[in-house]
Amino acid sequence: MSTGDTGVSASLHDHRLPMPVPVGEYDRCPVTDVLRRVSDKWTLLLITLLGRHPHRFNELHRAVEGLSPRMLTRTLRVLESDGLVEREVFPTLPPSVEYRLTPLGASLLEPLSALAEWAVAHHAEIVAVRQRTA
Amino acid sequence: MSTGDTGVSASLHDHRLPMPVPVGEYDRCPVTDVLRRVSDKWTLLLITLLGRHPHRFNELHRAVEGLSPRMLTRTLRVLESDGLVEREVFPTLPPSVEYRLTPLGASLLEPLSALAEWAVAHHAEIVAVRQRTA
DNA sequence: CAGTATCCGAATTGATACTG
DNA sequence: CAGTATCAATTCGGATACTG
Repeated sequence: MSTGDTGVSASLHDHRLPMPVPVGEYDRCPVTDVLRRVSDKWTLLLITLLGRHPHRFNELHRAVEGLSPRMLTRTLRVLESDGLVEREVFPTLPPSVEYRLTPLGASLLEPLSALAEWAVAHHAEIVAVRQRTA
Repeated sequence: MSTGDTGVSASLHDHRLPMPVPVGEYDRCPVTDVLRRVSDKWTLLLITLLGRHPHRFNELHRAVEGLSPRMLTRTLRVLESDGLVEREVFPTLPPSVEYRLTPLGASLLEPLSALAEWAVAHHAEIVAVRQRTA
C-alpha cells in the first residue's frame, strides 16, 4: 500500500467511471450494487450460515435471534432472485424447503472474507477512534 | 474453493460466533459493523474518490451528482469519526477544507478491491438472473 | 413447516434555503 | 467556501396474526 497514489483505488472504480461521477451511472456500478445487496441487516449473516451447509427455513429462523419470518423470507427471496441462493422444495408432509448457496453465492464468500479479515484486524482501532470522537 | 465444505465461510465468521447467532452479539460483529458503514448510499463512492487524492468539500460536491451538501457532510463526519477520513481546515478567506483518507482508510481500499473485482466479474450474471426472475 | 398479510414506528435520504 | 437547519418523502424493519 501507499505506493504513492491510487494503485489500490484504481482497481476499485476504474472500470471506466469517469471522474465526475454521474449518479445515474453510479447506481449501475457493480460494486455499489453488490455492496448494497450484501449489507442490509440480515443478508451477510444468512450467506455466512448457508456457506456452512444448507438450511431449512425454520432452521434459519431459529439460528438467528431477532429475525422475523417476514424479513427472513424477504431476504432469501432477494438472494434467490440474484442467483446467490437456491431454494429447493421437498413435497413432503409437512412441506420442507431447503436453501443453499449457488456456486455464484459461494464464490462471493471469498472476497467477503478479505473484507471480514480487514474488519477483524481493524475494528478495535475504529471503535477506539469512535469513542474519542464521541 | 469448494474443498468440500466451509473453508471459505469459516474465515468469515469464525471469530467465535457460536452457531445459534444471538443478534445482540451479531450487532457487535466487526464484519457487519464495517459492512454497514461502508455500504450506505455515498460512503463507498467518497472513499474511492478520496483514495485518488484529497478533495475539498465542494470538489466532492461537484464530483458526485445527486449528492446534497447535507448528505456529504453527514457521510464525511461518520467517516471521520471512524478514523477513515481526515479533515484539514485551511483558515484562508474564504475558508478551504480538505478531506483525505487516513492510512486506516487507505488500507480499506485493498479488501474493498477484492469485492470490487468480484462484483465486476459477476455483475452481469446477477443482472441476468434478476431479469429472469423479474 | 413454511410461509403471507397487515400495520406501524424508525431510520435514511432528498430538497431547499440560509449563514459565518 | 463550507457548511447548517428544516421539512417532507421514502424505505426498512419489527410485531403479530393468519394460512395451505
